[in-house]
Amino acid sequence: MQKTGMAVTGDEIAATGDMPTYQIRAPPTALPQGVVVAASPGSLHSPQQLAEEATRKRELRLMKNREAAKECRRRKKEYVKCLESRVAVLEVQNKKLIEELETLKDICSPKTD
DNA sequence: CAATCTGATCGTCATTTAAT
DNA sequence: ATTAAATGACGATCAGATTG
Repeated sequence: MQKTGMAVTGDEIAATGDMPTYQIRAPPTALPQGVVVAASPGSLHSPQQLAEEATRKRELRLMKNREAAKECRRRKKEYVKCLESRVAVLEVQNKKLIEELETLKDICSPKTD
């Protein structure tokens, strides 16, 4: 079964304490609507450009992490399958050993007459 | 048949681990 | 020390099963 769920959790609620810039929770989109600030002469980056760059970076990070999570889950599933098949093998092996033990016991047990 | 339960899957955040 | 990738945990969403 394939799911198409989109989990849209609160995306900017957690208190933004001190954290590295590459992890800023929500892009600084706090510019007064409609107000256009001219780029300072000589500067390559107006505040808008910086904001856009921030959102761009954030979206890229989310996308990468999304893919990383998928891959991580895939690997984990495979790992669990591996363990399960190992369990199956060991169970068979254990059963055989128990049987062998029983026959050896029979052979070695003193005769009861 | 609608309401509820259940298990699977997903995206995101926070944290840990690995790479530089 | 900084940055990127991997992973655990959480809540949201869906599909199918169960129940009254």
